[in-house]
Amino acid sequence: MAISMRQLAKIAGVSVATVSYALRDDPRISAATRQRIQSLARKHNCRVNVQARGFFEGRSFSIAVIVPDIRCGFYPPILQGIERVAADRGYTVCFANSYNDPQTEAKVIHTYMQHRIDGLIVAPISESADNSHFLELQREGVPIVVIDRRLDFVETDFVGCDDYAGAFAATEYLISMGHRYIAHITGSRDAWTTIRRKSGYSDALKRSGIELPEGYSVEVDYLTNALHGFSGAVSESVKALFQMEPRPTALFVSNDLLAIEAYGAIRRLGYRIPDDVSVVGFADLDISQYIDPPLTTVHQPAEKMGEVAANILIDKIEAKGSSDTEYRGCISKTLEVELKIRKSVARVSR
Amino acid sequence: MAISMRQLAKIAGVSVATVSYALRDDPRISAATRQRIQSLARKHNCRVNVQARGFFEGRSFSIAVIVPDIRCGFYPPILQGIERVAADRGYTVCFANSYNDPQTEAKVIHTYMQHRIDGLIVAPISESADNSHFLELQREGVPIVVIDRRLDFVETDFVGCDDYAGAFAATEYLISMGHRYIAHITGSRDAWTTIRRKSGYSDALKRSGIELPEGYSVEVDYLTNALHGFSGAVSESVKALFQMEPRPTALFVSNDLLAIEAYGAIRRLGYRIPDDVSVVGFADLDISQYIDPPLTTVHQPAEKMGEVAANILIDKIEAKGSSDTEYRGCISKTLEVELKIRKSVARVSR
DNA sequence: CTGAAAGCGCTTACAG
DNA sequence: CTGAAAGCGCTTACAG
Repeated sequence: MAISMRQLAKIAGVSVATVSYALRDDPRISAATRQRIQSLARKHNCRVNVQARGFFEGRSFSIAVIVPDIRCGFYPPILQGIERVAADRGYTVCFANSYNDPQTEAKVIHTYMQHRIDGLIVAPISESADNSHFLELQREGVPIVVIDRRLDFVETDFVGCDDYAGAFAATEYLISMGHRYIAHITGSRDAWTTIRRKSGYSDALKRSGIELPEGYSVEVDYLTNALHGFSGAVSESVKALFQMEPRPTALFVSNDLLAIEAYGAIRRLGYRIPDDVSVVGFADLDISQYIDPPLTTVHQPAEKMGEVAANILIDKIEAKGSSDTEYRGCISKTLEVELKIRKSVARVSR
Repeated sequence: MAISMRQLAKIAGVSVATVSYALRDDPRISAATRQRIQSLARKHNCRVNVQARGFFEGRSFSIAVIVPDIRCGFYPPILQGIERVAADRGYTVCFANSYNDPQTEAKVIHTYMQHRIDGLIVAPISESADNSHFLELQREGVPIVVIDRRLDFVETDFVGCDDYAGAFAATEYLISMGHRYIAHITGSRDAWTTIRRKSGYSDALKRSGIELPEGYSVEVDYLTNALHGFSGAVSESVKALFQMEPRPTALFVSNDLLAIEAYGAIRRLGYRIPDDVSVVGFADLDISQYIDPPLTTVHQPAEKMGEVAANILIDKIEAKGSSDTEYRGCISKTLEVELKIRKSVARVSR
């Protein structure tokens, strides 16, 4: 059904070169033949073989995206955003999970190198020791945009959220609701965001002159998607927290998945949310508004993150050919977040 | 860094052909040279250019997956399952949303045809009038596996769930809890599953000798991801249902997203779940166990569906070359479902 | 304004 | 057991 350029050339009685030029609107072909060929192409359903063209140009017109675990609610909207702009701009999207495993991540990247992907968007696994696969990719001239958390030892473009401001706002809100004993639970595994959220939290406390005992801020060994195999680590941390003097009246948890785990832990201890303990999360996953009580949390514009990342990436890909001077140098975008007030925080007056 | 076969040939002092054969373990190359070349390949980081190989063979070593909306909780685990087996079996995964729009679906498929994808897994948009793009793809010899709901007018392999049995079990459970007035809400937009679930529901009622007034089964014009823009249609249906005589004591809703909408509608009417109305869903999205009250629903093994679909697809792709007689004829797998009993159903005794 | 020719990096009959 | 050669479907200088 679909025919090749060679066949079309025969039909039109011209050379393949002429067809090629005509189809790409090259001005050196006369308007007359150009139109004739284009209409013949439509008629005979001649679609250029992207594979062949890509092979010639050493690229694939595809971008790749790697995330730790697509089942984790934070990533689908990101992928959505990426896919939409990629499709609009004529790129296909390859997708893979890294399963939070450095070896899988490296293997996937090597596969993509063999496939000559044009660029990569990655939500990297947390705290990986060896990032050499990214360097290899860069050495091949493939642009990389990193999402959510930065990579150690590798300079790339970056799209993230204002973790500091979000954490600051969340903590201030808790303070404004009368809380002073605000504990903080973080995942150790995403160092980059963890650090920023933690300092937003500390600074907000400091600004209100609140000093908290050592141990009010705990780090949990949180590995992957909490929804698929709760670790139990949160449970222990929450228990330890509630044995402190004074007891926390609020928890600022550094991501929604952890917050959901905390809900369970808090209840197992016999406390009610928000009557006995208030909880604020970070992310605003779809699910967060449906849990009981609906979680007050910092909204991250995930879909937007994907769109921005894809646009930056494709700009880079397409600037590569031209002598655009801006091509060098890394772009870094920090998107704004917003506190979504729901039902997991109560006013307190002790 | 990474070198081509040609360069490796020069280094090894053999022809490219020999390198090619050696790298693919062709027995016509002596064990000695084969090993020598393979170790040189490792040393010099010679990776075959999949793009070039694919171009020669007219394929891409990639499979594509198209779903209506990856943000909808049912699809991420499916994608996960597909991606895992694809990676294991040496395929890359291309991903796109159809946004439940026939034109987008067609456009994406045309793009994939140009990219010479080796096969397609698709969760088709509901009730599309024109499926010619699938036929075109098949005419090019590209195998298709359809997931969840079947395609009209196109014969393909299929992986789905036992919708009938699931709906039957859900309804029977409600009956066993003392309910007789069990209404049914379905989405009109996924005709295939809707019909099967509806007949499971009807048959279960019939078997218990329950006859319900006309209008106890309503169809809602449910378009896309309910999580992203509730339509309000459910709200009206629920309202209408609750004005009926006798009033329903239970709702069997044909998917979880609709069930979540129903939760809201029920509450806006001043009823409590499950005290006043019991609700059962279908899908068992991640989110369903976290809503309030946790939803009793029919669990679909989404990740498994993805794995099964990917294996069927890749089997077909790889059988194409061989003279496997089984290559013709469509495979159809129906996976078992399981009722997950949670907290959204109460016993009733009227 | 159009065409002939080389070449992108592989694979595969075909010789030797 | 190994190599020379053609070819997959395009694009791109280079002639004319």
